[in-house]
Amino acid sequence: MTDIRDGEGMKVVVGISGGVDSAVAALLLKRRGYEVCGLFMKNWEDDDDGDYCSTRQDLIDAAAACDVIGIDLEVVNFSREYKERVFADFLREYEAGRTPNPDVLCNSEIKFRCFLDHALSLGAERIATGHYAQVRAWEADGGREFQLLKGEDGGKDQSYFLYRLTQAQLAKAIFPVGELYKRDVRRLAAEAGLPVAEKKDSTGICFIGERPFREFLQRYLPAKPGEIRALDDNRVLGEHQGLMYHTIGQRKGLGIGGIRDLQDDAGEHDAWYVAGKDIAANVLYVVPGRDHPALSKDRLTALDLNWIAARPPRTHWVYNAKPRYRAPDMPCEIDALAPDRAEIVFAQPQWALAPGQSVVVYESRVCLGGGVIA
RNA sequence: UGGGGAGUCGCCAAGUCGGUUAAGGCACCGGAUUUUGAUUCCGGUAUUCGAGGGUUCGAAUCCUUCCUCCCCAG
Repeated sequence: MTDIRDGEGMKVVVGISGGVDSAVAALLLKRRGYEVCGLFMKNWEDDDDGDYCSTRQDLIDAAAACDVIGIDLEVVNFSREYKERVFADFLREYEAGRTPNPDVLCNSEIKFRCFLDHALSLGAERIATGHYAQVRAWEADGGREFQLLKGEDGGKDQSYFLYRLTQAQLAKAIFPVGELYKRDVRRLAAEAGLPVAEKKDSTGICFIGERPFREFLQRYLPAKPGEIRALDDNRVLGEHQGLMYHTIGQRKGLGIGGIRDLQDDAGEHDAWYVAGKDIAANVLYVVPGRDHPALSKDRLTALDLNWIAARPPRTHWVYNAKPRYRAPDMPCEIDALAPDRAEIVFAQPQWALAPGQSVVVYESRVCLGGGVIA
């Protein structure tokens, strides 16, 4: 596998994050004979001095990895573009009471637009990232068509985050670790002597990193207290600090303690979960118990669609879909489809569908695209 | 002010014919999982039982005084 030298002479720019996956991606491309250049993106500088800024360490790790691989590393800063095209939408969505997935936009707007354009301007023919996903080209009726496939390692598959990519974007993309399992990626890194071989996987919003989320959001969207009410009988159970700090299905942070008449015979008490929001009245509706019927729905409306093949999928055809990242694929069909609106019906009720999250449709290993839950 | 009842962790709440480290749930905190946000999982959380005094080898559990709250009567 590593003997194949299919990249001879082709120039590729690899997005290097400072983690294992992108480092191994670069390593593999180098071995395949590509002319590889690493590129580190710094896209967030709101709190360079804060406790949660790991960018500095990531850059050090990226440089160390590139040094071992034997490639150059360039640093670019797309902070302005990130704020305008990703973060602004993120805040708008939260303000509207939804729960956005900024990393989905980050891919379509930053990594596969700003970064891609920049790489092309440097004379590259392709870009590569450390995503666990695969691209496959095949000859369709009208010419070449690109498919986005799940990563081989089902447990790490990240095609979900890439569903908004287009044919043009996929045509330029290489995902070298997409055909590998995570453990093999780490093994390859260790064998190559990459210092990041055992580095912990990164979490949190891409480029911003992990941090106390409510506290972070509060810096941009100030508190706006209101009532917490029980969906079942409308009684007031507490106070919330802002609807945007809660998402459908969320348990933590409600601060609702024991309530006299809501215990079972054993004196035990269900936890409360967010079941709805009344934006106009600024009321947060909650429900006792994870199994409460109000938390499960078998259909949803998806807006802001993107179909990777540049043609819509079929209606009334059995597909699978993920209504959130890391959810197992659930059988479903598209009940009705318009250019910017799809009605998706699942075979089984889905737990806590959250408006703003993306629903991504698959046919076997092929990611067809998806949209944003209304 | 009379009569009755009750005060155990932030919230519910076991335990009250006295006896090793005061159940459990919710909340909260910490960790694991996770390139969103959630969810989930694991772990932690009252040397103390409204306050003081007393009985006892030993009390949250018995006696007593005080404080607070609730209900009924006024």
